[in-house]
Amino acid sequence: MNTSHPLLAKFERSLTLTGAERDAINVLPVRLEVVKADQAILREGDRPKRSFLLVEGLACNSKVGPNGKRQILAFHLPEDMPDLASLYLDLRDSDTWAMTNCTLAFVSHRDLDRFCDEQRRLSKFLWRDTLINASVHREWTVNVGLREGLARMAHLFCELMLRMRALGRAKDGTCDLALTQADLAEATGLSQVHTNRVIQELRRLELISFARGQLTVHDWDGLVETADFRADYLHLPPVDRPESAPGARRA
Amino acid sequence: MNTSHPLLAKFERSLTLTGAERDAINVLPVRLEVVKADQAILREGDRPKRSFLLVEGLACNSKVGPNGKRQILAFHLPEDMPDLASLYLDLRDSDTWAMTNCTLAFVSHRDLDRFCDEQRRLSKFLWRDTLINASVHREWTVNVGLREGLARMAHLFCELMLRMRALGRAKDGTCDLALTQADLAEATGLSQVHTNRVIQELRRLELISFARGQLTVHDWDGLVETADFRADYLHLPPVDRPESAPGARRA
DNA sequence: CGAAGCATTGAAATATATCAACACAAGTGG
DNA sequence: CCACTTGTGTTGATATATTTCAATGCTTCG
Repeated sequence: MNTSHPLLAKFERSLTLTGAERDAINVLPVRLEVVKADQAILREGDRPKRSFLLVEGLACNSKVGPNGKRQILAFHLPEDMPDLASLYLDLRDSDTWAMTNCTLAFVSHRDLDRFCDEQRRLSKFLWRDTLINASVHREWTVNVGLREGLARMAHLFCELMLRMRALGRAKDGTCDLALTQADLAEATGLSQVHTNRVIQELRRLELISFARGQLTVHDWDGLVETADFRADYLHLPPVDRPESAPGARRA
Repeated sequence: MNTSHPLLAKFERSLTLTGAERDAINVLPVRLEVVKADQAILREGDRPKRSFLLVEGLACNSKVGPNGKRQILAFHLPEDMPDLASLYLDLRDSDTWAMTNCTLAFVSHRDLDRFCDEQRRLSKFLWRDTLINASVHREWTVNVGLREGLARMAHLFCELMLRMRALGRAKDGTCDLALTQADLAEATGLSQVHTNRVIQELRRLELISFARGQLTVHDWDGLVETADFRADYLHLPPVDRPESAPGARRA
């Protein structure tokens, strides 16, 4: 088969690779596996001996609280490595779930560790990736900590749209997002009912549409404003076209 | 002067260093600086060219939200490196404040980068440090996202006590913590008034004392229970004495 | 001593949760 | 292809945790 190495796409989205680097990546043994929607990929307490890249699908990181409720801590899109942390942190401290059918590319820690020793530039890029993860976590804490419901949900939509866009998976302010309102509730720390009402309000304000696993942003500037959104924390690679705002602007 | 290298203490708390490693650390140029209480050490938007180790004092990481309110995202205790992320992430995405007078040991990114290339084991340890940071962020999101006020505050006290203890800075369930109730409010996402009431409740339950910058845990097990606290996320080094619980147990 | 920072209190306002029912869509098996 | 079941979205009414406002008391410190 002609399929290129899954890690190649990830690196090449941000870096221009040397021949040696490309070779080193291609030589890294990977094992593709498929996980069905709503299955756990990793559990709190696990001690994985390999990390994986999300090749295709939507996953999330979560923890369960006292009342048995679940808090979603991050959404993982293709080209993310949700469990890179386990490379140097033995014990898993949260769960990882497949929200849709997911294709994963596993790399053993042994191989990955050696890879990092030998490919210093790429190693630093991976380290940086985990740092961005932490940055997103910080912003999420701000989100649940001090934004009210409407802004909180708007903020989440901003983040997801921008990340999907960076992956080339958003067209004209629309992208596929196989999330239910219950999922969004768990990500924002709002109740399911309140989530519903907040989304209705966002629709009423003509900022977004969200239905049947599809998100459309009608008024990016308006959404950004109600969300108090600043994209810095995502540390996204600079966009090709000059304006940084995707989708339509306000009339 | 006879003072040893500030980084030495950090590494040696968790690792047994080889002679070469110790030499490499000792050779790493550091610059000590002092920052007064309530001064900003770093600001969102900064592009630092050096990282620092907190030698002495109490600092925090924070962001300001829409309403101008501040969310504290992490407390930093001695031996922490609050800004290690800037080594591979140019743009600072949050503020760092000195909460007390702080002594900082700065290392230039240039030196630190080379150090990481040459000292692979220590580099991985530093990477791991940033991963633990991310883990703490996740738990904080859970804290504000789905624990109610009382549990939330209790959880914060558990974390701080355990971390102070790991540094050998807690005796008999008591440690110095120069935090005001306003600080705690900003860390938990509660209002100042509610924070006050929650702390009173924790006192009434005879779980803790907290006054004049000093925290005492009277009933560790009780505090852990009301906090729904599990220490895994801190990834603390294994404790010397068998029982992991500090302070007095319930009667 | 006075001033400033910090802790505490009470009362009223509000954002959000909870409960319970219903509508609607999608997928399944007969 | 229909009847059925299940998951998802929606609504209304009520309950509650938490916020806000405003005032007061207590420390600490210069």
